[in-house]
Amino acid sequence: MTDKYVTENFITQIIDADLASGKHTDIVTRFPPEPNGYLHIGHAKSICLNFGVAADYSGVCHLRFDDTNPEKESAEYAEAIREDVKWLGFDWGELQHNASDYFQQLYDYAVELINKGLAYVDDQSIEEIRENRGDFNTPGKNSPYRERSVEENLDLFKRMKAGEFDDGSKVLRAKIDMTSGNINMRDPVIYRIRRLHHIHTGDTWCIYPMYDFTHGISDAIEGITHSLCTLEFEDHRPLYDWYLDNISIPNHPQQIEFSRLNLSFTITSKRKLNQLVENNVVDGWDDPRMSTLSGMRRRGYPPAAIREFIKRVGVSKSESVISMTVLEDTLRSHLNKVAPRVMGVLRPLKVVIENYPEDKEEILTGANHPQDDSYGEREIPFGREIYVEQSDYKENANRKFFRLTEGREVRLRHAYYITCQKAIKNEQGEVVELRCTYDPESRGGTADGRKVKGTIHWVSAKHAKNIEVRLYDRLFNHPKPASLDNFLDAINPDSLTILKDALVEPYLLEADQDTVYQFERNAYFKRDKTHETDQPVFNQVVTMRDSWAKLEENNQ
RNA sequence: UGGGAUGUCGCCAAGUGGCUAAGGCACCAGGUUUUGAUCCUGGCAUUCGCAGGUUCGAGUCCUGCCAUCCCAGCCA
Repeated sequence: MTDKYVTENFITQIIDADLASGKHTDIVTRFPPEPNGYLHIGHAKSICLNFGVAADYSGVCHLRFDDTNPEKESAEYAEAIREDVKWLGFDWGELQHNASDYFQQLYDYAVELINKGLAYVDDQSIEEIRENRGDFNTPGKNSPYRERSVEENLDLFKRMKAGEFDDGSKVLRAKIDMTSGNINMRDPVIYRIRRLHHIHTGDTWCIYPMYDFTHGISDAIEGITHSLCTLEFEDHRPLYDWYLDNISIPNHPQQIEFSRLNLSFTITSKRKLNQLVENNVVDGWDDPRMSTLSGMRRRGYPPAAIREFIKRVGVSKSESVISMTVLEDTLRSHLNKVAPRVMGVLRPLKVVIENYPEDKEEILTGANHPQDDSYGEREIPFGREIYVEQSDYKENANRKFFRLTEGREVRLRHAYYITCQKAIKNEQGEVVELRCTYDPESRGGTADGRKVKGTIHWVSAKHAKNIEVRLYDRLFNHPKPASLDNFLDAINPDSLTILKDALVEPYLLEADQDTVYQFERNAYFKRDKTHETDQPVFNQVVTMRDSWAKLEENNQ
């Protein structure tokens, strides 16, 4: 229906009003990550919102690296972030900025505040500042250095910049109100001294501006109209406004806060994701089970599906946990439309068709998409020995089981009807082979009016290709792992299943390796990036809906 | 205990005082089907955190209460 990125929400209503009133004629937003880690699904919400709103209103969205704390930032992270945003399908064009691009202007605005008597250099130690800030119930105490003269402050601040003082020995603070109920307003720090190499400015600066001071001014410099951020910054808005109201800058962007995206059974905290990597719980930042965008990319989640997911979830101010089923459904409905079909047997069970000639082979054809002829068809080799899924045979099956059991006839997809005659077991009593017969008249899967309820997938023993398949389940057993004392206790030990004996029709390896395929009746799969061995590896993107499994479960 | 915010179906989320409280996911019941997939049909909140009040009329306004989240970095 609509091709918009964002559905109507309280933010678009504000924008509509601003456009209607003439406050703005063009919309400018920004996505402002700090380059100190990898992006995850939570960031996808911010990216889709900021870039999406801009696109929907024919405006622009800047990519701005909030690089004011050299301690944790790296160029590698910045590059990874750019890659993820691009992969998600957004383009900032020429509009890439760094907060550090504005260091000189920021410094000048700080001087302006000093000149207005609204900022002062504080010599208190970090402990003293903390102590004098007070707490929720206790108003703060003014710093003994709060009433320094403008001249002295100017001189001291200049010397801070010149590197005359040790790291941490002085800070520049805004002179606001040490008794404010909003602790952010109790004379917040504007500049701190840090002798660290910066990814963009190198060693030019030894003083670095704080987030609150930098962010609003950067927004204003870039002409941002709506500065969208998450709920935890609500308390910072008065400060954001204070800075802009007290310096001579014409623009005053509006900060609007929305709730973060939380996904059930997953974690989206940089620190915790890092623990998963450090403790080798996962394969790395791009492990297909990770909530990182790089993990989802490797897993095979199409970016269009992630965009659709974010759109479905909506934007509001209430704290929420989106259930995983919403993501899965979005993935499935997208993939159902675009994924070519193929047959792959994950856990093979050999079938010998006794009445099929020993030396005969046939090339059958199958549609690549049941609802879309434009996907064409492919050739599928068939022979006397095939493999079917182990779960498609059951020893003492009731009438509801539409698959193989002795005496029952099923349809081989795109091929013949076969009837199971006998199951052969090994010494342990496990079924290792099925003896079947086929109906030569049923080629193509159609025969007379016989009612064959089941259709199963298969692969020719002689022609099948062996691949490794990795099945994924949720990484955590708990819907809100982050709420636990130790989220590592909720790790699902069975989140990864590796199947090395999977067999697929040869077509899969001849076709495009970058697309997601549906292994009919199984799941969607995408080739993994690894080429460690000769054996191709495929990651399970998401399973198919399985009402049979649900039925069985409900009967227990 | 101070400041800021949020509470509409199991999970999201429309609703901006006036016909029977959108929609999606989940769930349930049917139908179609060469994927037990897809698709289609139907069901699923006498009620909007609770209690009062204003009004001809309230999820929407007022008052009080309750619950949850965020804030005491020289992090962002």
